[in-house]
Amino acid sequence: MWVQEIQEAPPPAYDFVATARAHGWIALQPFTWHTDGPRLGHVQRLSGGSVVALQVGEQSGSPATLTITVQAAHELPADQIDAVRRRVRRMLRLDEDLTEFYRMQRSMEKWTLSLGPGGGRLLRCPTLFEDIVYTLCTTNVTWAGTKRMVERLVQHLGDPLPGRPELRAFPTPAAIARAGAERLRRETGLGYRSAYVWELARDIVEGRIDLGALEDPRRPASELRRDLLALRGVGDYAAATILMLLGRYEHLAIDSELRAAVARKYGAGEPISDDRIRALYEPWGRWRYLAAWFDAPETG
DNA sequence: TTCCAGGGGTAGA
DNA sequence: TCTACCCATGGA
Repeated sequence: MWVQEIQEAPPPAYDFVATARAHGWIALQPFTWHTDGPRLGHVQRLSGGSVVALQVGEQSGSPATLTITVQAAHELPADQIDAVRRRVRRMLRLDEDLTEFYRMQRSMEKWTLSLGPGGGRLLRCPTLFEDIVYTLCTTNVTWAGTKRMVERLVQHLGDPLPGRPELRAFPTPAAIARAGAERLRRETGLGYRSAYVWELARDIVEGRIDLGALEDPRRPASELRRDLLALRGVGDYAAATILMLLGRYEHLAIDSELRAAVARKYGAGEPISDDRIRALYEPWGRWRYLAAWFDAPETG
């Protein structure tokens, strides 16, 4: 097994642990979290086809650095090492600028967000495709169900790390498209979501959907939202969640978790309408999602 | 059994 | 735009 360490510089006041643990993605395969270190693990397939296992940890110091330990069956060429760097920067949002959000947080004195210095970044997958499939797997299902569906996707359709078949990457669009909707349904327990995931994968493979166009920072969020809602299986909640994963925080993802959290904090346990939830976070402008996420965090 | 989960599609008004 | 009904699956 070939192993190499890569150093990456996080932005100032970056909180590695808070970023990794900010939401549920860390509990979904092929992510792993190791309390020793601590280290964030992930297995992924690079565009060239190589499967790599990554471990990311933080070295204290000033400034702190992140160490990425890469394992692969064979030595990776320089361009693939660069691809690993870019993917880790995406996953950990190392290039996202939250200065304005932090400034707003300081000026909104009546709000008490559960947010430490350098927090506010929510873990992402190495690719938008994986983020979208994860999101589809959170709709109308318990969190245990989400974990089970994602685990089966990885175990049945993901490419293994050579020599370590227990370590598998998230399946590619091509692998899911090839499997077909029926096999997907049979083996993953995605139920009616199988058709949505399969159609997404097929349309990407056949060039009808270009996910890269959604990652264009020049495009307004309203336009991205319209494109996301055109994907079968993506409604208001999923579109807002995917926009968050794209670094766009304008829209609230109002789901049973947020409704319950807002009811606990502002309604003495009594339900609060979605319109009132929207009105509550309206003052946060283009940072609404983050304000809501860190204002009314999960209790579990 | 029934309900519902980090909802969404569709038909019909 | 709004509502009712349906959608697989599994745990409570």
